[in-house]
Amino acid sequence: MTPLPRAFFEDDPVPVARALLGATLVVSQPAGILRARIVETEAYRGKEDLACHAAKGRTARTDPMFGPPGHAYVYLIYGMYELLNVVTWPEGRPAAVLIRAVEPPSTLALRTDGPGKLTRALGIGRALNRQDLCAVDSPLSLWPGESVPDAHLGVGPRIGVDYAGEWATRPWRFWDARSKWVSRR
DNA sequence: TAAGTGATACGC
DNA sequence: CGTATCACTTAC
Repeated sequence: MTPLPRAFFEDDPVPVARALLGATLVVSQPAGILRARIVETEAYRGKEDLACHAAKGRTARTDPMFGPPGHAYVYLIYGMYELLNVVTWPEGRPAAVLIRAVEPPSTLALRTDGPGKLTRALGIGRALNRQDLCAVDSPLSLWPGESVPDAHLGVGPRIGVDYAGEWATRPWRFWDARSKWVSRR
């Protein structure tokens, strides 16, 4: 078994966001290893997409999105929450997939039904910004899982990006309709 | 429904 | 420099 290969992330962020549903996020902490199944994602697609941070251009914050695919883009929002993204599209072409919700490891009572909650629960922070997610020995990696069939796929507009005008209506949010861990709102 | 929280980006 | 804004969450 190997992590999802770099080629998986070189694609358009929209199909990658769809395909990431069901994949396993693996967090290797000093304390131990946590595995969580991804159940909700959102695609942020290039400089034209006004909801995408890359619309601001290449800055210190957005730089990871311009880098090689299969790496983490983690940033602080509202002074309190760290959000985890996976960089997609080839180097030089900015795009990312936001991980919005995961199913927590069944043995642990964790709240992972929101992008800020899951990073807090799993101990993911800015220290992991730019981390390669395709390496076997990475502290953070993505592995194949049981995918979500079309019959159980939820699709809708992205959350919290009303400022982006028409771009806010794009159906670039995906979720597993069977999961109780999808974020509310 | 609104406040909390601090890095970021941009204007002066 | 100052300050508006923000891919969220939780408690009124």
